[in-house]
Amino acid sequence: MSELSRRSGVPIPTIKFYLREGLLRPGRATASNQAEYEEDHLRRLRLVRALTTLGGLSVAATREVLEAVGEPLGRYKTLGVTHYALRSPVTAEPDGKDPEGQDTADGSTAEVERLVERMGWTVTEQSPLRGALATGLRALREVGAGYGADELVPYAELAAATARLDLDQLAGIEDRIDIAERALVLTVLMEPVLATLRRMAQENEAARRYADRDGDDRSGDDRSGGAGG
Amino acid sequence: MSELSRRSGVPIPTIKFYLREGLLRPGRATASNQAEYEEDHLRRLRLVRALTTLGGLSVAATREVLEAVGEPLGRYKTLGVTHYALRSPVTAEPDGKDPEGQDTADGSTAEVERLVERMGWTVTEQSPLRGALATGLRALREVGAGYGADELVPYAELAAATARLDLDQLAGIEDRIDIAERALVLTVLMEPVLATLRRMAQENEAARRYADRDGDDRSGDDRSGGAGG
DNA sequence: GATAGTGGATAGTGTCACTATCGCCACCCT
DNA sequence: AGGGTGGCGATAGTGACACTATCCACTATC
Repeated sequence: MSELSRRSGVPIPTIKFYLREGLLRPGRATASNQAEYEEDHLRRLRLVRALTTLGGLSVAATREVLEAVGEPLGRYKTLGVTHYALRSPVTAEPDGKDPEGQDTADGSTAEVERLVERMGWTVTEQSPLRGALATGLRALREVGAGYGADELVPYAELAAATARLDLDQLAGIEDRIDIAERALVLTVLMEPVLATLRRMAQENEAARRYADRDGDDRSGDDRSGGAGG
Repeated sequence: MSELSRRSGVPIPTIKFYLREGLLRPGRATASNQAEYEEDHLRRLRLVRALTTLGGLSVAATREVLEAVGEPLGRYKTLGVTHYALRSPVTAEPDGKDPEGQDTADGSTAEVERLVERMGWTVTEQSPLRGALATGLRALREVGAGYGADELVPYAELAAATARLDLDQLAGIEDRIDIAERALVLTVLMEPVLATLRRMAQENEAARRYADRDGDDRSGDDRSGGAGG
């Protein structure tokens, strides 16, 4: 265990915690107080750390999703199960109670419906993604940045292109467990990476469009240093 | 205050909490125990809720980023300040200590460098995004899904296209505070939406490619119901 | 003048990820 | 053989965090 801790950089008590929580299988016991951990354990431990720290999953979500990944299903179902077990980035609330008596209630779900139809996407009726998207759209609308299906289509097309890249990554793999694990990694760990890429691209695009005339509206209070820091 | 609570759906003690934490400006006091809250307060409160619940920001991060947004800068600097104040999705660690004596140390930062150069992006040297991206790539490599600059280029191009859409949203706005707030909303709240769109597109793409022959490798233990959970 | 409800302060609650400690017992070395 | 070393398992604790409950003084309103 000390070797596992040393090689992973995870403190021993934390490893014990993960064992207790069922995120790690116990090692092969060589004695009543001695156990051997294989290379698999190291891989798994690193995966757990990546999912919790980077992916921001709770330990409960991590356990769930790792259990789901253990099941050898096809590529299609694996993704579905993964998405269901993740149930983030937004906890789906099925569009119920609105604080004010406004009509904000089911406008979002309808918009989601319309978008899915317009894109010609195959998304199961029970998929938690529908609710998650609706929640996100509702929040955007509440802060005055409402998006309808029309405005979302370009974004959805880019998402589709991204998804094609993702699925290409899974194409070469044959073993179903490996597929599942890779799908999980792709879905969860690529998300912050993609978000960061988007932010970088935003900075670049803003520089390209506005850097020269940064003080266009009202000048006077500009700081030095550009976008950094 | 009770009206503010009623209209926003946020309980009064929580509003008090936000006031105490400086996320909300106090209302205009009409008496020693009475205050009036304008429409602005409602907007702000909704924004805070959206950032914390959907965007997953801590109240400290929310306060920071809202303070930054209060400064009337240009579009370019506004985005930079926003990104700096966010400092998520990944806390940047500048690539130091590796658990094992491996060469994993600075490979990621070099890869980031290469990608930025290859894309021709303008990203300031001090931008926290560089570190964040490096951290993400390192995590991916640690779980056996290493990406180099070459593999990332297609993703980066899609991110660039997304960023162009984003910046188009800001084009029409003139007031600098509004720009800042909109930029914040775009960056933070669109992230879960885009992530959800990507997952939806993944499900669709997986269905398109694999749904018919879901039991291709080894059949037998397939559940009914497809991808929905 | 009774009631309701606000503002402000203090302290408490629940959750969550992680960690310190303790007794036990195998292993190793002499 | 026997004692030191140190891993193992379980229990309980720590600290951070986001709220939330309670209390009190006071004022607007009925």
